[in-house]
Amino acid sequence: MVHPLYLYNTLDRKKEQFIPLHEPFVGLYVCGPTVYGDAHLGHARPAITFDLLFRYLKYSGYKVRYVRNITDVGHLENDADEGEDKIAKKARLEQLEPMEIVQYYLNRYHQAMDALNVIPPSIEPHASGHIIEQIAMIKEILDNGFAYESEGSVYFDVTKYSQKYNYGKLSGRNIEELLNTTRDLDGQQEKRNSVDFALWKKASPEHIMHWPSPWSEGFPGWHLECSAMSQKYLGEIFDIHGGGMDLMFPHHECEIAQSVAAGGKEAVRYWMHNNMITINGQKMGKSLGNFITLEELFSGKHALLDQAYSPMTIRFFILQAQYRSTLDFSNEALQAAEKGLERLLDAFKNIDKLKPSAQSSVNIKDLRKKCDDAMNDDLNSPIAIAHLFDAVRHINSALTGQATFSQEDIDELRSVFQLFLVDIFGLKDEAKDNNASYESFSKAVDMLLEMRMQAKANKDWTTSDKIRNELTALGFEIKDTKDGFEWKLTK
RNA sequence: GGUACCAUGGCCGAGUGGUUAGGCAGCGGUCUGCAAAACCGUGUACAGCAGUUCGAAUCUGCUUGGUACCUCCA
Repeated sequence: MVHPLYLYNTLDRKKEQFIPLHEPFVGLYVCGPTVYGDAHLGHARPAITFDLLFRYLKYSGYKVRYVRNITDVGHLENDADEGEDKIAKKARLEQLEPMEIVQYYLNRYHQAMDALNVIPPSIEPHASGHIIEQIAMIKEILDNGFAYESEGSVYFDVTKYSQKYNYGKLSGRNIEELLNTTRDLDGQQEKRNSVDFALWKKASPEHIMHWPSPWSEGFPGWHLECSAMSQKYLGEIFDIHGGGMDLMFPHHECEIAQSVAAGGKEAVRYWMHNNMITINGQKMGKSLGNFITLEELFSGKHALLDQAYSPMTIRFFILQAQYRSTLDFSNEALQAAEKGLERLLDAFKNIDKLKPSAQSSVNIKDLRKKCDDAMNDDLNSPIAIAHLFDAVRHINSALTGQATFSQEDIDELRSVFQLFLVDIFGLKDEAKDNNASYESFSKAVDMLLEMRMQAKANKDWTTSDKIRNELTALGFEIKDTKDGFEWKLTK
């Protein structure tokens, strides 16, 4: 391990040194999407935040098992007990099998994640594939007396649980307040108390997704899948559980209660929550109707967008804020991210053009450590990025001959940029990576620009400008340098 | 109403009891056939009020404003 890593643990609301249960192994569980619609900008935040954590833990030498679930059953609309299953509703509207909906949106989710360069998790379990495990867990909770059956459904007895344990410890709520403030919903006669939540729901006749169980033909409650699947793949106690802040209550609170009620142990050692992306200061969310899907961002087709933003711009935009801060969406902010990222990637590329000197005029020896320190402080990516920008200035100075680097320092710069920019932040040059024939056509472009150099040498500005203007019109950006040229594809 | 949290320069966003965050935009300059890029220079920001302190934007209290959760939401 490089330096001690500190992570903010929502359980006690402070940064704690991260010490895995079974070094060098780390178990990481993150709440994944309910696949009933296209992923929006809000989904990118946890995906990228925990991708950053996944990458950083691996770089730090840990062997990480990263589990991110797919919710394909049990997630209800409206209130937690009488609403329609989200997947089933979409299936009914589209006249498709529920699993067709799941597959369709899951494929699209994967495409978006690939575009964002989010590394796939180690295991991506589906809730519907773990009904047996969920039923087993319900039995344990029933046996321990923390749940009751009512008309074919099984509910978690929050009041009973809170006599022995602290329900609300994660979100800072207390049971009396919950009892007084929880709204009365229709159709709750089955429950002893409004705060109780469903572990198993008997399926109504029109409900199309259901499985047999000791209590009824039905389906599992939403909170249960994460408890059951994290236990199955990461063990009764594991290191880190992540997700969006909006899931803290009730979802994560219920997870804690379920694990304790079933096995007597709290499953999670470090709870991490990413903050929301806001739009005009308000949370971006499905129910608010103010969300922008990732595909719309990539294509620019949305009323709020001035232009298209590349997946890497989105990724960089998210990394430029610390994960626990809200991040406000605006065209101005995204355009700034786009320019900033370009500057960073250009400099990385230009390290190869640096000519070594006997010694360096600037000290970059501590760059690696500064970036490490920033990351070890609860994944402070914006600070690490700021340090990289400092190095960019030095690299550019060296390119114009105003600074010098030794061969050793050039190698160190290349190595640090490769490590942080590419391996840890997951930022890459898209034009180059997305085009298999890049090498061939780049040579053709080089050839044209060599001809332009020739024309320039002959002071044939007509030819020289013609080549530049036509390449520009085709989407190339041409830059003249001290003793040659640079180009890149901008679209 | 309860709980958690936030308020930083034109925009986005770090951080800290006394020293430049960083990016984008702007302004001035250098370079260039022109342009672009790059480089150099440039901004006395930390909601308000009171307190603690030698010193606070950073700690404490109050006020104001905002957000999230309490019903599905990343």
